[in-house]
Amino acid sequence: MGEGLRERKKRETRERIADIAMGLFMAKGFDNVTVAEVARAADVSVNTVFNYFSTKEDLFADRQHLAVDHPVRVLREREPGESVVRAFRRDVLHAIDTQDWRYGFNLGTDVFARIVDASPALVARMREVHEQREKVLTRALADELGADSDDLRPRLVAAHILTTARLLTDYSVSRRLAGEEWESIEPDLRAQAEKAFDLLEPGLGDYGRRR
Amino acid sequence: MGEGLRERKKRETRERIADIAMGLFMAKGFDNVTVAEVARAADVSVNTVFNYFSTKEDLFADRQHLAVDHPVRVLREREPGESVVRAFRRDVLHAIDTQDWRYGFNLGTDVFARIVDASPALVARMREVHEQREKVLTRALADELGADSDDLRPRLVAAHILTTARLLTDYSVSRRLAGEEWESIEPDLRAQAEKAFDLLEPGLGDYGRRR
DNA sequence: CCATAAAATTGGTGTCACTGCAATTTGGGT
DNA sequence: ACCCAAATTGCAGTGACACCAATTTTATGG
Repeated sequence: MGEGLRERKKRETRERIADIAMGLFMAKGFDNVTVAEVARAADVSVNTVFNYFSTKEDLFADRQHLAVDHPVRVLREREPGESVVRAFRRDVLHAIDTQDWRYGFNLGTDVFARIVDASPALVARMREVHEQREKVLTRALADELGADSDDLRPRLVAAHILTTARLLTDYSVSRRLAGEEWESIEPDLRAQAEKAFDLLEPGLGDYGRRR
Repeated sequence: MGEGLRERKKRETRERIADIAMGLFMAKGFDNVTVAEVARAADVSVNTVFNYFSTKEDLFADRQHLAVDHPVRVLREREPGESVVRAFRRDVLHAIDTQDWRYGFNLGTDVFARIVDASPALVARMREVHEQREKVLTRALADELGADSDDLRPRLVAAHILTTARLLTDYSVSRRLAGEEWESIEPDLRAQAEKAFDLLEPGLGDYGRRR
């Protein structure tokens, strides 16, 4: 019932390829590594690489989809009496406290960012992930609040909240890339987050308040 | 002093390539047309195509960059006493009146949208254009209002306004694609625009008011 | 333990966007 | 007519990815 030999080998191969690829990307930059090179280093054929990862970008993104579902969880787990915007404000502040990687507040995000910034293909991929997040959250919002398909509010609320989160991430990352320590960034980041959500709350304040 | 033979031929060649390419894209879809095919149809070499357009997507986007600068103009030409958000509200409403192509409110936008939607490469390209718009408007805002580089407000305001515009475009386009007539969409679109900007105004209302 | 099905891996061949370069054509100024 | 610079071309790559036909591995029922 557990995991057969077959399943285990598959997982191992997949992980080996992803790990080796990531190592090469970090060492040489995404665009300077060919899939053939990854395959050779992982001791498999190019076809096998494409068997596990449908594009070269997937080789890098892999775990990124995990962050896509996070906003939906925040929405669903908001407290009674709490509006949607407030729930996200709380979550972002909490993410700052815990240096959550889903918002790019963790150590190592700068390395990640440097690689991404150096590759147009990866930049494009990140935009795609962001759009995906927006779509998923929009659906969840419309679902949760029973909006009909003509109502733009779920789309607007999702977009504005995620845009806010994205800009806060950018802010933190850019200061990280400038070589600053987290301790020096954190208080400003917190203040920026408060201000950013203050811009949203007067307009979206009551949206989706529970009960 | 006018335009020499050389310049004229260059312009003609460029236009011929772009026109023929667009014709092929409309007939067969972006992904089903190769650059070699475009070159053959335009009676030039593949290298010449790449001499004028640095990527295949540029062959399709070409005039898209004109829409990038529009928001900056709206910002700069806002009336005295008018806030930034109000200026954009006015511009969007005006664009609905005139079926402006820069917001995708014109006839023919549906054809354009159908081609784009069918091609991942073009969808990615449109995302890029949107981000470009955001960057340009952000710079203009920061510039105009003398914000220091640490101030997130220009970024937030630019992003929220352009997001709003984008969703209104999507709304209009999706109903177009469903086969509806403009006359039946227009009043709803206008109402949606009012509501969308109503969400923004309480928070961003006074930002950048003149004088 | 073995035959055999099913899945994983491979090699090969091809397409297409795009690059770099060297050779050639063409328009403009003298 | 002559020369330079820009425009155009051909040619030879490279790298991501698709498609397909072997071939190897693992799982399974007898």
